[in-house]
Amino acid sequence: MSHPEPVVPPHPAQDITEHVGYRLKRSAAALRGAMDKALRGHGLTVPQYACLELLDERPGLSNADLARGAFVTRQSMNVVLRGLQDAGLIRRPATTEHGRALPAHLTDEGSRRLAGARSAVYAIERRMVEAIPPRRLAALLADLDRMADALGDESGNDG
Amino acid sequence: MSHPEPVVPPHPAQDITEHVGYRLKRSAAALRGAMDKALRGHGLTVPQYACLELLDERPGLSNADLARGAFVTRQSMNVVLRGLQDAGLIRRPATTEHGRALPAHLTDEGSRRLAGARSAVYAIERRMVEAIPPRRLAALLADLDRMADALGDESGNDG
DNA sequence: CCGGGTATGTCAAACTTCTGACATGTCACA
DNA sequence: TGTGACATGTCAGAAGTTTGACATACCCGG
Repeated sequence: MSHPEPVVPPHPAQDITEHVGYRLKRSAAALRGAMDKALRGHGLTVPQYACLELLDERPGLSNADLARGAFVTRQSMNVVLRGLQDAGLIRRPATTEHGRALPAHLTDEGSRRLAGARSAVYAIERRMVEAIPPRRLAALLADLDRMADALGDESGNDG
Repeated sequence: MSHPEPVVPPHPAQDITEHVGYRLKRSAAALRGAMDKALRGHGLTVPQYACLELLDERPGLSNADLARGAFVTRQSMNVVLRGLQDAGLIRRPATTEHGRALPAHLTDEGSRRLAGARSAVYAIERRMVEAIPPRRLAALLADLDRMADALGDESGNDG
């Protein structure tokens, strides 16, 4: 009747909210919500902002590169890129000489918009960081990374 | 030309991947991907599983309660509930005496499906937990919670 | 008794993202 | 040379999620 294996929990927990997965989801949802709200005033969505930020740091990334960096599929990122391109925030060559990847770059307008949005996003990040003991920040970053690595990190994206 | 405010970052970082927000997103994406894959074999989506888990712990939760617990809108959860109801995994009264909220309950079949899916999800959670030093687990959970609280946690859901 | 305020369930439309598929381009290697 | 493996960009359709709106139902204070 009952399951043969006793279903041993990953760690002692009174209820679901004690699970790492639940907390992770909660924090990520809170972050997403805060960013959505903050970016709306700048006329950007979260994936759009992520895309601009990536391109600012490493100009010339391809659609596939950006998709990996933003944890979405190539197809989704392609939609985002078209939007940014139509808005004049990035530019992409129509063709390329060597491969198939089209390197994207921020336009001046894109840089300006990013600068404005960045301060809003950084304010959010600062709120998060200030909420945790400074001594634990490095460990937190490391543990988040370890967890992602442990799950393969292929993110299930693309196929 | 350049921005008047120097845009002070929340904490020293060489590149974007050092930011808490990025790591959080990465871990959450990895978890989501792993759960998606694991649950597919059980014929459940992540929101469906979350819903069943919540109902197992606290039978009688309403659609709105479940939406809050799963960090989605009422409307999204409503779709999920209909799916689970059609699949015979939960039941909900058509009407109620006192309020407007309709209390949902797992069916026997729902409990069975949950038990099966749970072991798959717990295996994922165990992989995550085992990737971090045991001594830091409690601190990690606390810090994730602190961050969510710091962002208001209203998640931006509903309106 | 009645009013605003709040919470809930639900409908409809728009948007976002994913799955599946295909053509193109490069590279390693026989 | 050419062939298989792999990565990229893109199209089309499906699925999931959100925004916006509305009616209903309780609660509290006048």
